[in-house]
Amino acid sequence: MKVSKGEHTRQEIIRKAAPLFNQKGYEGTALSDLMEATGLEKGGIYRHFESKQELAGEAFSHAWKMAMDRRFEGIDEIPNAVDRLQQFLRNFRERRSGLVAGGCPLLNTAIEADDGNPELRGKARAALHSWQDRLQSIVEEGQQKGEIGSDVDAEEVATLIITTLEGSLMVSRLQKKDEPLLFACRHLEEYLEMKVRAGSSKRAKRP
Amino acid sequence: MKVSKGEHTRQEIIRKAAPLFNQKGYEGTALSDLMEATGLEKGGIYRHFESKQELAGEAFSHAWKMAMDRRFEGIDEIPNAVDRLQQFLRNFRERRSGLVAGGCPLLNTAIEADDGNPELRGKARAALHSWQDRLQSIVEEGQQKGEIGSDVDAEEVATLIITTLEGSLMVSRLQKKDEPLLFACRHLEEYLEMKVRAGSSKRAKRP
DNA sequence: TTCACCAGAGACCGATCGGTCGCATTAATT
DNA sequence: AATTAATGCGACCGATCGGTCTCTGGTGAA
Repeated sequence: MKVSKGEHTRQEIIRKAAPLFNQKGYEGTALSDLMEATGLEKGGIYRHFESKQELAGEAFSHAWKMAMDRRFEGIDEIPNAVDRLQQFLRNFRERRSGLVAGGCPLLNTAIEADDGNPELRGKARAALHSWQDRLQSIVEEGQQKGEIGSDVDAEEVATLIITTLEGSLMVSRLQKKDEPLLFACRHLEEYLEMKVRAGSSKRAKRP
Repeated sequence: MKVSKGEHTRQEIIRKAAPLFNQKGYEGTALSDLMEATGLEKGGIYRHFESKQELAGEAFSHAWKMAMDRRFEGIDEIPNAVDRLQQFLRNFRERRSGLVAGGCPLLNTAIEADDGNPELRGKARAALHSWQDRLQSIVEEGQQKGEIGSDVDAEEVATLIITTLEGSLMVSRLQKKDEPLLFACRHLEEYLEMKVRAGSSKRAKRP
């Protein structure tokens, strides 16, 4: 083995802590919960993290990485930019196994931290920014290759995809049914074909 | 005056507590916060509520009522169903003054409660359901009057509006800028005209 | 004006919070 | 094998948590 025992334990703690923070939130997760989940005593945890805050931050990063990896799985191999976005949508709604339990970490963290906890808030902002950047890059690349109309606003497309998916995720989780997410994905698919893909019929001409 | 002093105090407590719960969440709001905000001692608060839980429930109901009233302002006077939905969108993005601070109560409560706190979760579900019902009724009424195409799925339209708006609200609050909400509203406006309003060009015909 | 009742204060409660630290044990280094 | 460094335990800390209870001052009906 190449990693020290301590480092291995640290990663284990993060792995076990992530679903707790993602489900119960930062405030809602007590050290006693973390102790139970990890099987460690308080001292064993604090050996590896300065504070609950730091652990929560690492847990968020872990959960977010899992989600992003899954959502962008198999994207790079697809040549056409619009097809890549379509695959992203499919991933988002279908590839949900292996994720950290508790729903989208960005959604959870953004809502809890947006009126306090600047540390977690910063992490959520960075996560959102990286996600948006990645989608926006796909659009811009598609525009350079002529696969996407040059009149399309790349930032707007990226933002619209993110907001629509996240909103539907919130409702789907609250109602415990998949329809809202399904509606959102279908709607976005059609939007991509009609308004984004180059040579599409574009908007109905009204002044 | 017609309400007893006690009832008046109770309503004052709810009014003062609502923004706290909406901003800091249920777990994040301590009784000491509520004492400071209301100027009452602990006993003065517990005289009117059985538990923090009950107060949080009342605070949510209050915040939600404020939001719904504002969002549906001036809707009934508009004859055409699609125009009514358009007005709703305008209200959603413009009429934000006078609301309980901390963003959409439904969004905040749904996220915090969806993995625990069944009491608040139930309230959030009911709130979402009432909102969805109201939008769906507008669509269905529009279909009966022939203002909206009969091939439109009323539930889908209502759900799409809600999820798109809520998602953009989350992102707008995290980024502290209005563009995401603006994008979402513009997008929905166009969607209503193109896909919902009767006699519109409808979808581009692809197999 | 009396008097029953309502409203609020604030001391008090046990539980739990996040966090610290000295110590024994275990792993890594030589 | 000997020594050092890394690791985890768990008692302990003060602060704060949500909640209770008794007592008192004020309110409002008779």
